[in-house]
Amino acid sequence: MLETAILGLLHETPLHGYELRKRLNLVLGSFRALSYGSLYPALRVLTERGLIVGTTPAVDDRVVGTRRARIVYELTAEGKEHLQRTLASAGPATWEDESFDMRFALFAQTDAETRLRILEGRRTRLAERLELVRASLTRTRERMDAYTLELQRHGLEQVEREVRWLDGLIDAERAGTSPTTTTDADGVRRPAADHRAGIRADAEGDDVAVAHHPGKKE
Amino acid sequence: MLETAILGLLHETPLHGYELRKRLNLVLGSFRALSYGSLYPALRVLTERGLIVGTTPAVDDRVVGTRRARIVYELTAEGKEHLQRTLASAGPATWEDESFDMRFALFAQTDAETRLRILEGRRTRLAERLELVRASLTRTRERMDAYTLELQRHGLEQVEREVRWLDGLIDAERAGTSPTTTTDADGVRRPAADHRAGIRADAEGDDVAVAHHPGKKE
DNA sequence: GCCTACATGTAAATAGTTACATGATTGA
DNA sequence: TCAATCATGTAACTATTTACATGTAGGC
Repeated sequence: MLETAILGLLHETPLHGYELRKRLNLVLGSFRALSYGSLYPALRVLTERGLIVGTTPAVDDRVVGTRRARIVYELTAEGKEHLQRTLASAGPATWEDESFDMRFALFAQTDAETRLRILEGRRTRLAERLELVRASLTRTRERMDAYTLELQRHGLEQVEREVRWLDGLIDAERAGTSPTTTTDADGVRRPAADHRAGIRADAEGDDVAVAHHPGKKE
Repeated sequence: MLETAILGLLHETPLHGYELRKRLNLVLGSFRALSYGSLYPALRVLTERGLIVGTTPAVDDRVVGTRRARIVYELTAEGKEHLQRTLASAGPATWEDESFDMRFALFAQTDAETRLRILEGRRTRLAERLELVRASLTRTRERMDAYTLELQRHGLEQVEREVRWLDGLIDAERAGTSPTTTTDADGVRRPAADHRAGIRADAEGDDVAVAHHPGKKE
């Protein structure tokens, strides 16, 4: 998972560990901090497997006022191949919480068919979750205290919102439009996919249907 | 973390492992599955530490058609004491992603002051996150592809929503009203705290202010 | 002179999962 | 009789964090 993330970032541009970590924390991992204790060993393993190579810039290339010698990593031919194979896969593991965000962040390097399969798989997964929570909420409502109930309700709401977000993205994918951003006069960027999601979210009685987008079984 | 969750659930009512797992998966852990491989060892450790005791119901007590002998766990005096000490704490660890939901689910057993401190700490934590992402979004906007951008935007939106949710809860706590649910005619339960959050969310230009609720530094 | 940010790494500890092993009871 | 659910547990593995160790460079 972390390895794919590293390969995906390095595919865009070669980077050194420190910078890689910062980008990883922002783009992937949903904001949470990744420690050097996991990053550097991962870089070593990937190097040993021949998927990346690290090069220290020659001393002559270092400008005055340069920092400590950095090891810039980039993909090897095998690395690129391996990444492409990984990005073409779309099994259950791809649409779980832990990996979905990362796979989505690499959608620009993923083919359209795989993108759609992952989005639909994710949607089905979340819909299953909704059913479970809703069922338990009606069954055990009276046994739960107000706080637990409120936590459940809020969780349910967040998942429903994500399902509608996915619906917008799936529609956009089917229509062949990537979530291109259109910049407003005030500088606020509003992705095209969000407009749909917003409209859907506002519509009264537009309940999140569990079986709307079936999603393939693996 | 898991240990506190177990103690918290057992404080409400004695349970056996299998049932404990189901409740843990629903109430805490935000829907994700906890395996027996972590639950049973945890129960053993807690027993060894004298915080819980497991009792197998006597054979005479088993009704006809009973299942396999279950080991029902309950808190010892030390266990109750330990839980109370844990629930009275409100350090940074309590408002991180991994533990906040669990601590919130146990709010009914937590004193009002600690509840407020945790909610405010959580709010400050999320506000920090918003600042970071917003800053990076304005700095590196042009370098990111449409999908990464859309992921960031959606993440930002979800966090903003959670901040408003917290605002509603904090207001309710200050007013002394627990998030009591009021049942509508259509059977839809709408917590009191949600009304506020909903109103706030709808208000135009009501931006999520970073420093609105200061939150104490530990 | 000291603090912060940059930069790379290791060892130990933590927290959990997966896969396995066992067995009882219920309902189709 | 066979699958599903209930019920408890272990061993091996995986992923990740925390704490440590080292050193550079810029700004106050």
